Amino acid sequence: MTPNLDTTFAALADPTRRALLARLAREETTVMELARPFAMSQPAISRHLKVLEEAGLILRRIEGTKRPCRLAPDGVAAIDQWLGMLRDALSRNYERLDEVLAAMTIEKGKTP
Amino acid sequence: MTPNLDTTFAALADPTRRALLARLAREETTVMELARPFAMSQPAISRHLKVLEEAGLILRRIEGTKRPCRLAPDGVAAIDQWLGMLRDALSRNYERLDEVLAAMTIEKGKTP
DNA sequence: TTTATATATAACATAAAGCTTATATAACAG
DNA sequence: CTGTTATATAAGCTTTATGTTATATATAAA
Repeated sequence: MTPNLDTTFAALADPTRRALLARLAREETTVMELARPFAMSQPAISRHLKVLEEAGLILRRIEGTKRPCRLAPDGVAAIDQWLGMLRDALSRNYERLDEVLAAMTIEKGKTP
Repeated sequence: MTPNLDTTFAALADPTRRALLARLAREETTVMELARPFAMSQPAISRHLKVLEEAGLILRRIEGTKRPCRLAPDGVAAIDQWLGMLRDALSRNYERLDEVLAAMTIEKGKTP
């Protein structure tokens, strides 16, 4: 399952799914354990987990009748790579602003 | 407009909106210019821009009848902060894996 | 003032997301 | 084999997203 940016960002847009990830950030956890704290049916949680898996954000093992889930690095990596483009552009803008302010300071001899 | 994680991740989940951001990463651009390359009506683009603005991903000036858009840092910052939690957890997992592999190597006297 | 340009908003159609309950599957326990 | 536990899938409902066309608004230009 190659994560694609649409799926990965969409997966992270849901608060339940972010809460599931936050729980998994602590430790590997089974579906029932993950579901317990939520006021939501087990099928709903299973669906959320499927979305997270397709987004490359979690992995699942098979252990008897249980499916323990843990974090996967792929989704975050994909997102980070894409965000890099925005970060670079933003820092270039910031540098440009710095230059403008510096120029103003020199020209007018006062702190903006 | 304080960006919230739901809105910001959802904003980034759409390929048209990511393309708009990629364009804005290059330079400040007006709505019509942004719309031109897309096989999509101008109102649709205006809507996408509104979503990006509410997500804290862009800012707009008023310049006569034009509304030039540029990147904003807030959305990316919010996302980066949240992703930090996942990154930390993933790197902890990675370290733990390293330990396991190291232990195996010592115990069995062979490279895994 | 009249007309054109840049953008936003409204009304509507369609598709996708997310939830629920009911049911299927598969391993485990007795 | 039979009942139970853990999870997945299906069917159906409701809400939200995204697109379209038509229209409003506001500045600019003639």
